[in-house]
Amino acid sequence: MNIGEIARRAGVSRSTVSYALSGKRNVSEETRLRIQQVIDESDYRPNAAARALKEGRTRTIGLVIPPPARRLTYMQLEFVASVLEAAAQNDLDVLLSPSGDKYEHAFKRLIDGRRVDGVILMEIRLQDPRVERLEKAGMPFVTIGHTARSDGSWWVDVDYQGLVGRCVNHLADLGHRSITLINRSADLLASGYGPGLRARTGFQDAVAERGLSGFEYPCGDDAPAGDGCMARILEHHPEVTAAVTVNEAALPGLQRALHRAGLDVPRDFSLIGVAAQHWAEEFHPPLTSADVPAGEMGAAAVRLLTERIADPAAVPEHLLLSPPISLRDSVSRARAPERG
Amino acid sequence: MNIGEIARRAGVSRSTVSYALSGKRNVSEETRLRIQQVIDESDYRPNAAARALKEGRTRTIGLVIPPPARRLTYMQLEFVASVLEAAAQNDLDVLLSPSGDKYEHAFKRLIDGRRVDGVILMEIRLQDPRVERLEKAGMPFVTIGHTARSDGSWWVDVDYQGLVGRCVNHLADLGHRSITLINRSADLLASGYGPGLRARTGFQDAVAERGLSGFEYPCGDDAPAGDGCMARILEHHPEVTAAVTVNEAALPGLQRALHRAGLDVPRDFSLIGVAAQHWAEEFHPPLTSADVPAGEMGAAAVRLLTERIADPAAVPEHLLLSPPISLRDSVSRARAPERG
DNA sequence: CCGATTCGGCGAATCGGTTCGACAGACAGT
DNA sequence: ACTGTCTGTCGAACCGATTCGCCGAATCGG
Repeated sequence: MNIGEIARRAGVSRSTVSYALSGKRNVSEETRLRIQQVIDESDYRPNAAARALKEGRTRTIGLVIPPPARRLTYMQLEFVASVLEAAAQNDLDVLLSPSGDKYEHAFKRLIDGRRVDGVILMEIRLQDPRVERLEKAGMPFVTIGHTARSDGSWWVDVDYQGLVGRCVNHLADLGHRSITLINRSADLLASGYGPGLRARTGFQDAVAERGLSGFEYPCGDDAPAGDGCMARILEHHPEVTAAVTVNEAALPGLQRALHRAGLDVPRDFSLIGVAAQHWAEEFHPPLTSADVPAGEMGAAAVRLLTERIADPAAVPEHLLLSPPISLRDSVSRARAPERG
Repeated sequence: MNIGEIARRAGVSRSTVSYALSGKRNVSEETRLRIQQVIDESDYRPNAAARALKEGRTRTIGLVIPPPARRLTYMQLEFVASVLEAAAQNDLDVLLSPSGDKYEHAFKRLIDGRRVDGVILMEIRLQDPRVERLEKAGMPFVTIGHTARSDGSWWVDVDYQGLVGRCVNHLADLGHRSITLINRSADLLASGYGPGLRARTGFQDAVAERGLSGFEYPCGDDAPAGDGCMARILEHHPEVTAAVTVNEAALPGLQRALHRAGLDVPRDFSLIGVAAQHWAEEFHPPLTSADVPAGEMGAAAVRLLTERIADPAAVPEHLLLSPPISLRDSVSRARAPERG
């Protein structure tokens, strides 16, 4: 069932059918209706490949996700969902492509085969070879997170540096003098993962400014890692009364270790962080946190990408989101430590 | 940069370039090398749309996921990851398409536009209109879970009925006399969600056979729902000493409610379930469960789908997985209830 | 009443690959 | 020497859309 068959049945030429559907030229009301009727009867849909070939675009975007071997965080999952949603609203399809060495081939196909009109790149590094590849290939893209040289490129990011700073200030205001930052994994930081590094900077700056003592701990993205990490913190630095975390996946583990040590949140230990709203609310007790608007970010990324696709020469845009801290129940005024 | 340009630079015809690349006809070693050299210099990749148009296939599969508004469970996430992995290994791309009323349009594009060679359908119902649509469109597909009439179709599923039955038997062997099944949400069950309904059947059959008293509770897919559900169970049926759950996302909430009621797992209350291995292991205490091999399922689904695409007339295959119950620490011998 | 304009529609070219049939030249068999 | 086979290559058709240029008929203004 192709456009020629429709044309034959409606007694018109193929071009007329095409114009009737696209509306790019006038077609008489009468023939338009006849064509529409034939199409309805034969549930015809234009072949996507043929259209893509002629138009030079696929109406598909690529979404490059972190290596699937490492489980996605809820934040990332929410982001993926919102990209799907926004794409659907714009009549775009989404080609999912995992990143990582194993999937090098898939990435190449994505770019060189022109299977997509543009790409959204998740979890990028300060230096990211994929960014250079995309630039070289002339493929429009938007990154989640930004590289070291952030001007002149298109991205959406969360202001980890500022947020972590605000968290530190909030704790300082409540009298905490000795706090810790629970960051993402050491591997990720070593590979130049921006959010982690900017969280570090924000933490160090704010700690210095407020005259606190602060310790940073890297932590893997799951509960056991969180458990072990918090256990180490309590052992090495019993004077610590609060933690700032940018590692939502570790939260259940942190909680477990605190519980085992007989510490209650927030009575004996305050916890504050940057996390997906859902995650913060499901935490027990509900986590005081800057709720990362992952949904909003997905929509913004798609919007930016479509803009860039429509006009590749447009001036680069970016978005640095800085959500407010939602006060919930995991933070309290510092008390003199009764342990140590 | 297209095949014509490569041909021009190599001083041969376009067809020769094509044959040199595909190997479908002999090309002399000499010209093959010359062509390869030109290609290397100009980093040429065949245009995917043109190839798809001529070949009549896209080398892309569609993965229809549950509505993204509802968060995916870790089991589903693991499944998606394994589909991506298996697809990449077969040099296939994956087009992600959300299901649900809002995304009707995306589903239509997927099928009618022939954007994909086949589809993997997640979370299907006993009666599923999407299955009929795919059949009518002549689009090869494999479902995760099976419809009411399961013969003659292609699917991969977990034997919820048998697994839940085995869980019940395990509890009965340990002396539990009064147990509950914590199922998926009432909505999902009402819409004819197979795994939930088969879990119910397995539960009822085994409970009857062993002469236990059993109660089934539906439960939403998140921690708060689990909390509320377990609270209700403890209130309505204080005699219950164990729960079988097929709702992994509710687990943290179940635990929380038990803890609040002063009940320790497994000392005072046994918990057994069907869950992703990762989820069972991270649970505290580690959950005795039938570990759903989501990764294996993804690979199997892709394998079945490629078979079906290659030979649409092949006899339908399906796979009913029945993983063993891994004994961990969340189940104990029943003791006389001290509460109630 | 005639030339200009508008309208609706048609035919053909095009996108970038794949593939079929043809064909020249080398070589073997009789 | 003549026929037959094999090898390497080429030209052209084709997949199914979009789009440009063109043309006949109807309409309009002077």
